[in-house]
Amino acid sequence: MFVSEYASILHADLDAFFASVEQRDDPRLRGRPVIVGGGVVLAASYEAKAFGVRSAMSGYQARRACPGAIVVEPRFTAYTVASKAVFKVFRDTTPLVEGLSIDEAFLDVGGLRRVSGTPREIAVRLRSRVLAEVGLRITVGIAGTKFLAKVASAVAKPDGLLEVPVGDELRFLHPLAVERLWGVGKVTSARLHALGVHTVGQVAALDESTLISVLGKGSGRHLHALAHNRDPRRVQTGKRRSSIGAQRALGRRGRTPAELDAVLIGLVDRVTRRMRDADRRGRTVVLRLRFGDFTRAARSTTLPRPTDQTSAVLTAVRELMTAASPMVGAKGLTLVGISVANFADAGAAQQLELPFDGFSATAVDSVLDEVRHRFGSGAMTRGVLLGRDPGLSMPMLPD
DNA sequence: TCTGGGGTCCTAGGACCC
DNA sequence: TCTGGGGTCCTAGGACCC
Repeated sequence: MFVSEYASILHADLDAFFASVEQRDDPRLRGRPVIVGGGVVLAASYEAKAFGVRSAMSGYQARRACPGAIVVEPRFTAYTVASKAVFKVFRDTTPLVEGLSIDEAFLDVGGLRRVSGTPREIAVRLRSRVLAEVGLRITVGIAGTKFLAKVASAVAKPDGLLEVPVGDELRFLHPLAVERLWGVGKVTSARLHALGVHTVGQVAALDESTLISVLGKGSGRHLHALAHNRDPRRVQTGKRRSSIGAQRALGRRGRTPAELDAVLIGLVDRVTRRMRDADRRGRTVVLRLRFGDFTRAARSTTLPRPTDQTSAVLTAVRELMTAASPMVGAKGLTLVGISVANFADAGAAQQLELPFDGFSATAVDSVLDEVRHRFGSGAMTRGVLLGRDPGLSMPMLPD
């Protein structure tokens, strides 16, 4: 395991992003509770959060919690423009930027000490630049791992800066509620509470096998590692999204087949246009449905060849919709979405050359360790051994 | 009185192949 | 009459995130 001698990963997270853009652009909204999105809360300003308004809450609940709130329609174009400006400041700070969503990113500033100063100094400058150049407040967490940097920024919000020094990690982490762990949502936290587990420290005290038996292999391992602050993932640049989609809520009234088809055409057109703009072609077409009782279903099909053509995707979507029509007729459709995935350029190999001195279990392990370290534990590896004899090469399968 | 619009990752079963 | 082991790809569903 590689351990940095100092914490050098930044997690930068814009505060109440959509709501802050609205307050920035309309002085009348400043200092007042603002809710973005009417049906469901997409974002709430901190003034609204003080009343208990949270994102993903229904608009009705939000207005009841905070009757004085100003509700504004989202302006996605403005958010995209603001996000691009902020990411430009990120990339100006370090080339090692990994975007997580429209409003947050990891920055690895480990190699910049001589040029730019300590991670804390860099973070202070980053925060003031984003405020001065884009007009938005940003919170930064600093730690030795991505996971902990993200936890630190969540704890420091809003408008904060928090560094977890190397050596202090578990002291910081263990008193926190389990909900702070990345990947612990409603279901997982309920399962943990049923075991009497409420803090990260209590998770850390459990055997990995116990966690796996309660949560399954994937999340069990994941949580066990995080509770001990084991997170070998490096900041990864150049990640590309693996699907492109669009969806549309239909309200409660039923739609005629012609209206529904018009919605589908609009969605397919939007998605394929975005695919062509991004120069991506995919094979798997997914139709997502949500019904009157709020249950969901997804139907997918995989085409023989990758495409970005409206007509090809639309044909597939129409077939999926026809096959799903009995379900739709029975339960009433309230949301429809489509997405395209399985891109032709996905899974492209990333190349990494490592010294390999003598064939031994230790040598193989150290190579695999380094691969996991670079690309994350989920990476499938296929390696080629290049010896002094150019004819000697063999596949190394799999991680 | 209800419920956006994007995404990611994991699991499980079945078809199919060597 | 009996019957392995390993793999890929696809579909469907679910948890989670912002």
